[in-house]
Amino acid sequence: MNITTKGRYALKIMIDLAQQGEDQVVSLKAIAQRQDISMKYLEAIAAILHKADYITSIRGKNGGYRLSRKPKDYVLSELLRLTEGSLAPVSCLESGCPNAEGCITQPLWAGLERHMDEYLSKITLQDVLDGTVPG
Amino acid sequence: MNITTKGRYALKIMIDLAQQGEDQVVSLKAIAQRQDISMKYLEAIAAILHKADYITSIRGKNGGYRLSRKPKDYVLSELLRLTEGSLAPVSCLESGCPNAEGCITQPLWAGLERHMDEYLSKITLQDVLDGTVPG
DNA sequence: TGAATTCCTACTAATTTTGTAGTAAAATAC
DNA sequence: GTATTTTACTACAAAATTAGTAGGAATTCA
Repeated sequence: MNITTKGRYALKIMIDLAQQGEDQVVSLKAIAQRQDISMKYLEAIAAILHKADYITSIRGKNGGYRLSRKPKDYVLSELLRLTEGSLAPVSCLESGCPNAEGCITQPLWAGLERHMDEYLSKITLQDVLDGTVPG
Repeated sequence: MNITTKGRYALKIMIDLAQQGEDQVVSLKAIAQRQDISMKYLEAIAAILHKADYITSIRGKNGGYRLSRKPKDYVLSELLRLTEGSLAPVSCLESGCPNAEGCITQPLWAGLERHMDEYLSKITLQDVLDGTVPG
């Protein structure tokens, strides 16, 4: 039951970008140094965020990234779903398990996923920045 | 973000034992056949359950396992914690991260774990058997 | 032109998950 | 008291996923 480094580092990228100033262009090199993460690995994660248009890239010298939206407009459930692939605690929830009907445990996993989603859907990047993550 | 087969198969063992009748002694061979899971793998998982006294073993011919308690006395959060090791979505919550104080994301992960725990603490094995898992 | 940076593809290493194999020990049935 | 069935234990192995590297092409700025 783990959020991988992919999801955690993605969040760190978003937080770092926000903290440097919303319209500031920040290079991965700078983020890698501040967060003490391999820059090459961050590249791969930034690619995911960029592809989904969560961050905007500026290529070339003095280039880097910045947030595409305001921090309050990023919802944690979506960010994690993007980087982790899914929030489903068991794969049968995702890929349409043929036995889903008769499966006695299915409601349990579905309920767990729903609860996680409900919690994470209430939290925005801004909340994380402010330290006002709801209990 | 996954519950592994270890946790899922452990639950299947518990469900199977309950369904065969509470005082019935059931061999892993029978469970393996019914649930279509390798018996050798089930052995390893049953060992965990046995060690924690979730199930009682009867060795020798006609031996097997049965539940140690009533189904309503098994709480899902505990069962999953036992087999999965932890419900913490990030390892820094478990092993006392030295940077926990200054970590801006810590409240998010802690909140997520608490929500998962709250949900799973309300559900017993009996609920799963009855199909009355709370929404 | 040179330096800094994103972008892209492929590869590799480490870790975890998911098992398997083999054998010992216990209990029962005969 | 022997054969059979079953759990208990230890060690190993295969597969999958996660995490990270390497190298270079394309882009932009100075």
